[in-house]
Amino acid sequence: MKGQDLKGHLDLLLLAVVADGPAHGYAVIERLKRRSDERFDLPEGTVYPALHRLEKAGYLGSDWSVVDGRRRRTYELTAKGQESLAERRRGWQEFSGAVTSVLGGTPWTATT
Amino acid sequence: MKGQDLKGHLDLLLLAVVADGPAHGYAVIERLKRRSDERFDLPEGTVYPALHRLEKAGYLGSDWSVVDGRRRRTYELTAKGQESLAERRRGWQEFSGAVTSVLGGTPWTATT
DNA sequence: GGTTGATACCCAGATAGCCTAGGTGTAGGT
DNA sequence: ACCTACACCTAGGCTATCTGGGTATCAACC
Repeated sequence: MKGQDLKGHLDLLLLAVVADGPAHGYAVIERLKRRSDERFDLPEGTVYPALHRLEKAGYLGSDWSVVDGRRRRTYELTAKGQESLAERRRGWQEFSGAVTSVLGGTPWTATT
Repeated sequence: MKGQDLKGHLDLLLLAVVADGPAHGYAVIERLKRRSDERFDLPEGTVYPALHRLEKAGYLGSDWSVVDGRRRRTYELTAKGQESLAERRRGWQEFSGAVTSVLGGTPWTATT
């Protein structure tokens, strides 16, 4: 199906995937695909620049290596990245909660 | 909270709000704010063009009226709009479900 | 009676985020 | 030789949202 607009939540997803254990770009794409049940099949042109941006921002660190003659850049979460991930998770909860509220019509039935 | 990461979900929210009963643009903004517990406070420059777009696409119909000397354009959902809303709701479920499963590792609380 | 704030509408242009479309190179199979 | 999978990269384009401006009515205040 889509694989289209990540609607501003791309960084969250990437950080979450790398948080699961160090990974290189290509593997990040694969993991994302698998863990989303094929729903997020992101093009390389989306993922690579995003990883670079996240590294530059200090959320990820990277190391080059060579496996089977192919060079790899393996990323891992920095401390700052973990903080950011935690915050983005909260942000997502709040956002999706708000959307659900709007969709649900009358959300706050309990209190008030 | 900003509406920045609304990307792609704006139409869904607007249709959902209008589905709750006919409303004019300004009221749509107010409803959205209220129903999201102040989290979605969208600028007019976002909402008005979006409503126009949705009307042009046949999802909304509108009528002009004058209340207290102020002109209003009141929108309501068309049949096509209701269909679209239903589909967008499914789209949101799928999207948010996919994000959740990436974040949690654990997928759908599925009754699938 | 002029200003301010809330209501109510509108649009042009800037900004931002992701994708398209190209490119490089290795390894393994047919 | 050729194709597919692996693995990396970037410039520019596209589209959705926001910024920042504008118009106008009404109520309240000074």
